[in-house]
Amino acid sequence: MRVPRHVVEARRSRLTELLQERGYLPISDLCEELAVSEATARRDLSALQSEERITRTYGGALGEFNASFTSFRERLRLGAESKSAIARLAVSLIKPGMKIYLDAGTTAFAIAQELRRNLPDKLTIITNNLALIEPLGSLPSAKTILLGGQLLERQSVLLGDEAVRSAAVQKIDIAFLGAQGMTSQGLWNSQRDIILLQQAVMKRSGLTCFCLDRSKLSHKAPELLADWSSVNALLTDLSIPELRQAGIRLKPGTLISPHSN
Amino acid sequence: MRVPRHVVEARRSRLTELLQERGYLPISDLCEELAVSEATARRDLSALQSEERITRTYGGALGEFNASFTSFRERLRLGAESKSAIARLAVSLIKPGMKIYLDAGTTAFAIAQELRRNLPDKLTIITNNLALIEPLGSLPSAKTILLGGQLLERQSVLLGDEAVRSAAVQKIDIAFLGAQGMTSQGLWNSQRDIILLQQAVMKRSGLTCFCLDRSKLSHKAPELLADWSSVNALLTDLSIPELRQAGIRLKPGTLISPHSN
DNA sequence: AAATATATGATTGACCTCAATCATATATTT
DNA sequence: AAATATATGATTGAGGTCAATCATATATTT
Repeated sequence: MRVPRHVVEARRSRLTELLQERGYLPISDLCEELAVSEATARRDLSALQSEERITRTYGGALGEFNASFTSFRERLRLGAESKSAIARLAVSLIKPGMKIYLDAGTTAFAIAQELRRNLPDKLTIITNNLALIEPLGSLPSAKTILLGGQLLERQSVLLGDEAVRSAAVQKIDIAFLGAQGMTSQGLWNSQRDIILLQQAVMKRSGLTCFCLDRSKLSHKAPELLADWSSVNALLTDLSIPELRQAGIRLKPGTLISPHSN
Repeated sequence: MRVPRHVVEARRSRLTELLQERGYLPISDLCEELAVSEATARRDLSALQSEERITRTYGGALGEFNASFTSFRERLRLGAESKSAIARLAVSLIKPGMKIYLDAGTTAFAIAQELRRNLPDKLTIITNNLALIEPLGSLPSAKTILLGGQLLERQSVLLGDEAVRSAAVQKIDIAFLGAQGMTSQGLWNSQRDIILLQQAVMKRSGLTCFCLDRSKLSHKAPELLADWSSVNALLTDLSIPELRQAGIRLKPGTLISPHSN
C-alpha cells in the first residue's frame, strides 16, 4: 500500500542513523527495528546506497562513516612501500624521552603506524592530525597531545589561529613535516593556513625533518613553504642523483635516505 | 596440510590489517587476497572473532575499529529519551552567531546530534570532545574548534594544561557542561583534570548551563565541581519537586526543564 | 624415527540472501 | 471523483554462505 513520501524519507533517515549508531546491521535486524518486510528494507538499502549514504554488504549494511574513514586508509596504501621506508627512517631518529611533532598527511600516519611497532620509551607526540588519534591514542607509554584549532579539510586536520597559538607554546625536539611537492626552488604546499602552522612548528623545533616520498618530486603547489637553504633535513626515498636531476641541490648532510646508510 | 603456527598467525594479522584498512571485506575477496580456500578464511575469521579482533558479518567481516567506535554510540542510546529532551532544550537556547562550548560526555553528543537537525546560523562550536568531530565536522555553516590537550580516557577527550590554556583564550557565549552526579551539596565529577578544564571554560563563558539528566540525581563523585550557589543554569528533565526531594534547592530562574515551559 | 596433532581444501546439504514479479492498497495528480 | 503512480508484502527460483565431515599433508611431540 502506498505510503506518504515523508514517511519513507523518515524511515530511511532512521535507518541511516541506526547504521551510524551500530556500525553494521544485518537485514533481519533492520526489518525488526523498522517494522517492515525484507523487501522494503532491501529497497531502502539500495536507495540509500545509490545516494551513497550507506554501504551495502551481503546480508546487511554499514553506516557510511566506515567508508569515509576507510578512504583515508586506502589513500595510505598507495605508495605504501616508499612511505613505510621513510617511516622506519623517521622512527630511527627518535630517541627515548623526546617530544616529536607529526604533521598532517599520510606520511605522518605511516610514521605513527611504525611507532606502534617500534616505540621509544616516554615519547611525547604532538600533532594536528586527527587521523593519528586512533593509532596513537592507545599507546601505553606515550603521551599524545593534540593542538587546538579549527576542524578542517574533510575533518582530519586542525588549523587556524588557535592551532598556531597552540603550537607556539610547545617545545619540540624533532618535527616531521610533509609537503605537497618539491622543485628546484624548494618545498611547496597548497594552503597558507597549513604553511603558517608548519612555520610556527619549525620555530619551536630543534630539528625539522621534511618527509617527502618520490611521488612528490617536481611537483609544484600554490605556495612556497621553504627554500632549500632553510631545509636542514630531508627524509626521502630518493637518491642524491635523482634529486640533482630535478635541479635540487641540498646542503651537505641534509639528506636522510635509505640509500645513505 | 599442517602449516607452521607463525604462518597462521601472520596470515591472521594480515587479515585484521586488511579489514582495518578497508572496513569491510567479503569472504571471496579475503580468499583471493590471502590465497587460501574459503574454509580457511572462514576458520581464520571465526578464530579472530573469538579473540574479538574483528566483527563477523554474513558473507564477510569488519575491522574491529567499527565496534570500538560503535560502543560509544551504544552508550549514547541508553537513556536517549531524557538526553534528547535536554538536547532540544539546549539547542533552543542557542541563537545565530553565538559561540558555544560543548563538554565531554554523551549529553554533549546528544546536543551535537540535535544541532545537525536544527542548526542556528553562523554558529561556532568549541569543544574538547573528540566524539563530536564526526557529527559536527561536516556541518556546512558552522565552525568547529577543538581545544588542544592531551589525548585521554579511551581517546575521546582532550585534557591537561594545554587544554586549560587553550580554553583560557576563548570567548564563549554559552557553555554546556556535564557532571557525573548532583547532590544537595552541588555538582560532582570524577577527575580533577576535568574540573580544572570546566572551571577554565566557566570563566570564559557568558552563561554556563549544566546539563544533567535524571540518572545523575543523588549520585556523588570524588570531586566537587560547583556548589549550588554558583550554578546559574541547570538543564534537566527533573522537576523542582523531584530536585527538592533530593535536597537540592536552586536559586530562582536557574532551572531550565521541559516542564518549566 | 614414529606417533600424534593440526592446518588445509574439497564436498555436501541445510539454510540464507537476493532480485524479479505480482497483487494490492493507498498517495498523489488530474 | 477518477485516473495514475508508487510503496508495500508475498512468493519464487537462482545462487550464495555456512558448518560439518572427511582425507591428506605436514608440523610438532615423543
